[in-house]
Amino acid sequence: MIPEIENIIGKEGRKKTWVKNLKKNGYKLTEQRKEILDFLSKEIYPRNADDIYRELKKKNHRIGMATVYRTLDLLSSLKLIHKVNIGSNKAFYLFPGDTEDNTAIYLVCDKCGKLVSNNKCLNNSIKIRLVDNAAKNIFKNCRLRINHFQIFFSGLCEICSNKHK
Amino acid sequence: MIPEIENIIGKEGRKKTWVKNLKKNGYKLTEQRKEILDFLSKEIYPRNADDIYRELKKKNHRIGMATVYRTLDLLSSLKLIHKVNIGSNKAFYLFPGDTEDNTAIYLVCDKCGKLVSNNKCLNNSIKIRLVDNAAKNIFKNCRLRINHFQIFFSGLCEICSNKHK
DNA sequence: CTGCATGCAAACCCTTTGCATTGGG
DNA sequence: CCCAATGCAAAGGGTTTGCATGCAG
Repeated sequence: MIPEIENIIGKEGRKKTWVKNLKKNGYKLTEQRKEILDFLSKEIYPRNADDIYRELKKKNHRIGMATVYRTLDLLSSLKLIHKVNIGSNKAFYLFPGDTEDNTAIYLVCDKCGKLVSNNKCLNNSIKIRLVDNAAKNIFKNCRLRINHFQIFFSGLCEICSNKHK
Repeated sequence: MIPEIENIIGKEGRKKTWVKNLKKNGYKLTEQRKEILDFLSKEIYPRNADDIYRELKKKNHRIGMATVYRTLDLLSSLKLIHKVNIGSNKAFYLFPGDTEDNTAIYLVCDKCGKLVSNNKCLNNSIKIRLVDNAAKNIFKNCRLRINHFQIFFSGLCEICSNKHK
């Protein structure tokens, strides 16, 4: 499928699911909730509460910070989005399906101290394999149901490795 | 070696390292810093700034919240402890690596903040599987030869999970 | 119409900062 | 002695709450 089309269908599908879910659970589809769903479906990152609030204000929508937080909490409680608290004091919000993005992975060189790669550069198969294996084992052995992770790997990067020879 | 003895040596060793490091870097060994180092060396969890402050107050030590934060920041900057921000808005503080090879896995509960398990409690098969998979993939994709790792997982522990129901 | 959802402002929690004072080296 | 380190209180960010008003169903 052509990526663009898939994307649009994906987004629209996601929004429809959200709306259906809200109604099913007896919540009203207010103007503000529509705007927030619209914004979230655009997959603009990062997106914490303040990002959303400022973006909607910029478009002259009638919105308050409290509503943004309340809506995000509501969507979280319905498991339609995933609240992630990692690395800073600000929570950000992801799609629950995007589990691999629910992690922060940093690769750092021991020698030059440079960040070889972070989340964005790592391909998903690494993350998924890592997370799946870990989560299953950890739940089985330690009874912890994993929500977030932060992973630092360090070692020798390619440049320093070549210098070494 | 008898566990108790090993433990005392471990703790004392850690404290000595800290004190040496402070002096080496020209920082004063004040009464407050001593108390905080004492507390940290006891490996009581959880231990965020407020835990430390309240514990020392309870013992009638002269201490202010600002000092606790400033000391924790100082120790972090000297890499003597590791500040972790995950799962909640409260930072907590761990040893940078409980093993000599600087590889560590920490499991923390999002809700109660308790350390569910650290390196010592995790069985090796989890660690090996996790890290082997990751290391191979990361070398292939990012050309980083992994030497060390630090992994923080957070989620819902068994106790909080049961309370929730 | 009814009561859930909203905006606003104030409250809250955790953390940082400014400032006069203290005490370690 | 001197300046780094402290306690206190106030300010700072992010988030939540109380309350009168608004609007979806």
